[in-house]
Amino acid sequence: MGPVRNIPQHKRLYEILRKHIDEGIYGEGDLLPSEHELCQLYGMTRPTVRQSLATLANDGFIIKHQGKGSIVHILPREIGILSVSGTTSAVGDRNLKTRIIVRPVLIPWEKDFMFPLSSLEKESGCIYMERLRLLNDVPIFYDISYIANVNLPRITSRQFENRSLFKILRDHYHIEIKGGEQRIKAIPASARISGFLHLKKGQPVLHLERKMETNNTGLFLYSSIFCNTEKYSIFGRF
Amino acid sequence: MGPVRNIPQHKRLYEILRKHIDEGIYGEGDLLPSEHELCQLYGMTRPTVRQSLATLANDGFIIKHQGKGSIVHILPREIGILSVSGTTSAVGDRNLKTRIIVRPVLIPWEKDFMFPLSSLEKESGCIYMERLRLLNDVPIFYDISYIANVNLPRITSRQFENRSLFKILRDHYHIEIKGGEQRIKAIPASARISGFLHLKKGQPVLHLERKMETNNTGLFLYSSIFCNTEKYSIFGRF
DNA sequence: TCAAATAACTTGTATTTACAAGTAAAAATT
DNA sequence: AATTTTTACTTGTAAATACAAGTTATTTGA
Repeated sequence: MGPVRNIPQHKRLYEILRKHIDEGIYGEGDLLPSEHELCQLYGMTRPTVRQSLATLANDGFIIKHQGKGSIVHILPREIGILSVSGTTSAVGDRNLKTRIIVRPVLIPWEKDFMFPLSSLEKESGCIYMERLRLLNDVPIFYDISYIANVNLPRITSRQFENRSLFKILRDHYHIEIKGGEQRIKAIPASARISGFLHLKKGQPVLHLERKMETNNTGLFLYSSIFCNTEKYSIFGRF
Repeated sequence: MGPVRNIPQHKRLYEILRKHIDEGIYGEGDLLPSEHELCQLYGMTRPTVRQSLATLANDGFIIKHQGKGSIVHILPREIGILSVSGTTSAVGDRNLKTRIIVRPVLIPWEKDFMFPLSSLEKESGCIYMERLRLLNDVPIFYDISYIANVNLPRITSRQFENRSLFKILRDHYHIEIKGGEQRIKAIPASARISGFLHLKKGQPVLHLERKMETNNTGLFLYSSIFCNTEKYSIFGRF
């Protein structure tokens, strides 16, 4: 796929182990090889191995026990958009389709935006888009995205259908999500939202307001997500 | 307060810096002292300092920038029960009162519990309690807690009014929450829930189902939380 | 046989050292 | 004066080492 960039060793091992867990090579409750064994297996030193394991533990893939080892913890297969960092989203990309409602357009920022904006962001204007995301052809997320228009040439003319916005940003602009914050509310569905999510008006909808930090200083992604949680739950770790 | 246990250096520095940020000694956007300076200030080595900073970054108190430094990031003062680890909860304890609805009782587990249970947990039975938590005298959380009855002598006879369950577990049983997972849904308020949260029946309520891991192997805390998000949002980092 | 002590593992904490890579300010050059 | 280069400072990555502390299986002792 992408270019084989020189990624750090600890990140490499993280990806390997995460993949192994995803593929079921290590199952729920299994013990990962000990840190010492991993050192020998992959030719790294313990601090490096430990850094990989720390990240895995942080992401909830393993639970570390002093004196015992690192126990694999398979996360329930629920909708996991709460974890966007790393290479893959927690929800399988296979069954998740994207339908564009409003193609990316450059507009001024809303007057009372949900997050405070820097002056640079305000001047740059806002790339706005609306997407509907369907899980097994059932609409689950109604997603409004906002990005400051800084160093993103030709982004409004790119193909977004069935492709992750994050993937496009990473592949074409080397932008990676490093983390973020969010507010969560339960609100009644408006007429517009209920239409998109196939709900009755007034039915409970989960509303997320998210601000995502990137490796590009000063560049943030914002999104307002309305989520139909009738059949699926949002899953998260803390 | 509690006994001065020998806490690790990196944890000590974490608490110090977090306190300084909380107290406003470092404000939004400020640069923390460099890692080298922190080493000298607190007589630690860089890996130790870095461990503290990594935890702070993970908890969202700082954002690290290679070549620049660690920038303080003040989190919005919203309801932050999503972060329970560490010593203090993200929501100020001052304004949050607790009212017991059902005093702790030992009962068998529900047949279809929201999380799978180990055989040990099933045998031990379940300490059950219901609490209402009020922010500025407005009911915000309706909280049902479940704990497996393992090595928790006399817990059903303890005072829980206006005291954190976590604090009691830590002070009397040396149990600390290390992390956990949760499912989030938006549901219509039932008659019972709407009564407690001062809402109309059918109004949207945030429902959290949480499983919390402790430093005590095999001991988990479970809670089902119904949250009135009309005025406040749940805040979280990812 | 059973229980306690031991040994052999595991992860946790911490130091020391070294260099790479990114940032920003100072200095040199044009 | 404006631009480029250098320098100094920042965090990122990585190795080698040591001991502490928790867990588990084995060995030892009664």
